[in-house]
Amino acid sequence: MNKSFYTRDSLIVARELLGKEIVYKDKEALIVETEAYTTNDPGSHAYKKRTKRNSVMYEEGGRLYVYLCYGMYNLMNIVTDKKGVPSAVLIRAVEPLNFEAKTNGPGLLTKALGISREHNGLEIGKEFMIKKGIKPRVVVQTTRVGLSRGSELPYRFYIKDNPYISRK
DNA sequence: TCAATGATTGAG
DNA sequence: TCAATCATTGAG
Repeated sequence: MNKSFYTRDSLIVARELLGKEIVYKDKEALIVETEAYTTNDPGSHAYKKRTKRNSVMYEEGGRLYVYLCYGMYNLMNIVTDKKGVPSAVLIRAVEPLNFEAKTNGPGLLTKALGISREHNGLEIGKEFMIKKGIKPRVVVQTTRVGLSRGSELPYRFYIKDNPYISRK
């Protein structure tokens, strides 16, 4: 993907990431579910202020933001928008193409791909790449999952009827 | 320092 | 419905 793909509003990027192909080392997977996190979003890590953890969200789009949640799961985000604008897109689920693994949840897909906090801030386009994949038939936009604040915002996108989307 | 908590998951 | 489990955060 071109760098200008990432430097747009996270809602647009979240929508357009669906159906794209992740290539990391020898693994390939299609993105089937995403969530957008924007400025002035009560559910975003960067809602209140900049901290050591969320500082990569303030960088220019086209990087990874990875952090540990609940003490056991690495969640992977793609940083979006221009430098100084804290926003990102959480990758919630992918469809594995050339391997077998459970990937129907944000903590599971990072485990399956081998993504961890060491990848925080990594530039997309080297070891970790995103390529043009398929064109999703039907995209659903709905409310987000698992948040205590800001859960009412319809910032979640997924490919309709895909068996790999999260949430039971 | 220290206690609270969370963009989750799998088991009961 | 609940516990596992720990980096990050904000208060003391």
